[in-house]
Amino acid sequence: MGTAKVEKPQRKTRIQRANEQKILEAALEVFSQHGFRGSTIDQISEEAGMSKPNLLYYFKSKQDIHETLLSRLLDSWLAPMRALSKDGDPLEEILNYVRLKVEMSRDFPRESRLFANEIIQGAPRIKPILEGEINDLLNEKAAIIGNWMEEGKLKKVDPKHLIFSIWATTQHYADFEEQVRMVLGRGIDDPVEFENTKAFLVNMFTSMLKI
Amino acid sequence: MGTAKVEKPQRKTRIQRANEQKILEAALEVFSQHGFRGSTIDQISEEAGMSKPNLLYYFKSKQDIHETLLSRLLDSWLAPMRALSKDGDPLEEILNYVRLKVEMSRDFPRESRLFANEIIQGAPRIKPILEGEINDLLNEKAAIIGNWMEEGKLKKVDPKHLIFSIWATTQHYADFEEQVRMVLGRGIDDPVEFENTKAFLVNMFTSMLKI
DNA sequence: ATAAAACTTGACCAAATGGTCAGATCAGTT
DNA sequence: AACTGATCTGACCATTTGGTCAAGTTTTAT
Repeated sequence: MGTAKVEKPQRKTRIQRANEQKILEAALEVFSQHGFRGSTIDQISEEAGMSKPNLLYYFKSKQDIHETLLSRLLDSWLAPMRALSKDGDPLEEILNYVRLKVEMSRDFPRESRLFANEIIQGAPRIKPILEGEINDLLNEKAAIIGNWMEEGKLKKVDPKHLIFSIWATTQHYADFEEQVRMVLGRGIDDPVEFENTKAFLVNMFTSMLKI
Repeated sequence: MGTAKVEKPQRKTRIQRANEQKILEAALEVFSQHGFRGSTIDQISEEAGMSKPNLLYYFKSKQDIHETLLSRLLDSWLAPMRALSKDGDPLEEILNYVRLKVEMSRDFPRESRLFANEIIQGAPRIKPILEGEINDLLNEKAAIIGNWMEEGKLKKVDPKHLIFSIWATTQHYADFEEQVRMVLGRGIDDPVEFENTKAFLVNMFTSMLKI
C-alpha cells in the first residue's frame, strides 16, 4: 500500500513526451487561474486541444496532473534561492536574489500563482513536497545570511523574516497582479513598471541591510 | 435588467438576524479555506448548523452569500488604511498602519485569506466592489505620503509601491500562514512570534523611510 | 505489407453539487 | 385559542464533474 504511481519503465515516445508537455502547459494555465478545485479536467483537456479520455490516458487523475506539475516546477521555482552563495558579496547576493525573484514574477506569474493558490489553502496537496525541500533550503540560506550579520557585513535583522519579506514583496506583483494592475493601471509585465518595481525593492532591502 | 437583489423592505426579525450571522460566520470559515469554487453550500450549511434549504431561505445563492460577506467585511478590512491621517507624524502614521495591519493578520487571518483567494484568481467576483473603493482610498493615502516626502519629512520612495510592500509583508503572515508555520515552527498567533514579526516590520519600514 | 503497440475518442456512469418545492412546524399577535 | 406569517426540512431535480470502457485509428518495428 502506497505505490502512488506506477511509472512504466519504458522509454517515452515522441508523442507521449509532446502530449505530456501540452497537458502540463494547459494545466498550469488552468490551475494557476482557478486553483485545484476550481479547475476541471474538461477545461484542461480543451486548453490542451485533446479529448478528456486522451488526457486521462497520460495522467491517471486530476490529482496526478497537479502533483506532477508542482513537483516539476519546484526546482525552477527554488533556483533563485539556490543561487544565493556564501562566497559572494553579502548585500549583492541578497539584492541579486531580489532581482531574480522580481524577474520571476514578471516572467512566470502563473507558476507563482500556482504555488500561492496551493499554500493559501493550507497546502493540502503539497505539504509533504514542501516540508522537506523548502525548509532545508531556507534554513541553509538563513544561516548564511545570519553569519554575514554576525561578521558585521550586514545590519542585523531576523534572516527568516528577511526571506519572508523578499518572498512577500516580490511575489505580490505576480500573485495579486489584478490588484496591482487596478491601482497602477499597468502590471509588472510593463517594462517601465518593472524597472520601477525592481528599483523600489532594491532600494528597500538596501536601506534595511546596508551597514 | 440589473435588479441584483430584491431586499425585503421589512425590518429583520430576531431569528433572521441571528441566522444570517451564523451563515456569514460559517461562510467565512469555509470560503477562506477553500476559495469560492472549492466551497460547497453543504459545507457552509453544516458549519452553520442548519439545513441547506434553510440556508437558501436566507441567501438566494452561493454567490449571494459570498458577495454579502465580502461587502460586509470590506469596511473593516480597509479601516487601518482609513486611519492614516495627514495630520499626524509622518513616520509614526505609517508605522502605525503597519502595526494595525500585522495585528489584523493575527486577529483576522480568515478575512485576509478570503480576499487573497479572490484577488489571486483575478478577482472575478469582486472587481467592481474593489475598483472604486480601494482605488480611491489608496490614491488618497498615496497622495498624503507623497506630500510628506515632498516636504522632506520622509525619504522619497514611490508611495504606491510602499503601500504594496506594506500589504504584501503584513498579509503574508496570514495568507501564507501554512508556509510560515512550516518554517518558523509557529505562526503569528504565537505571542512571541507576533512581537518578532512586528519588530522586524517596523524596523524595515523605519530604515526605508526615516530621514 | 503487416502485426503489435501506442494512441484516440464517443458514449457512458456514478457521485457531487447548486438549487427548488410542497408541506410541516414554530413564533408572535390578537 | 386561533390565526398568520416566518421558519424549516425531506425529497427531489438538472447539471456538472471525475473517471471508465470498448472500439476505433495511427505509429512503429519487422
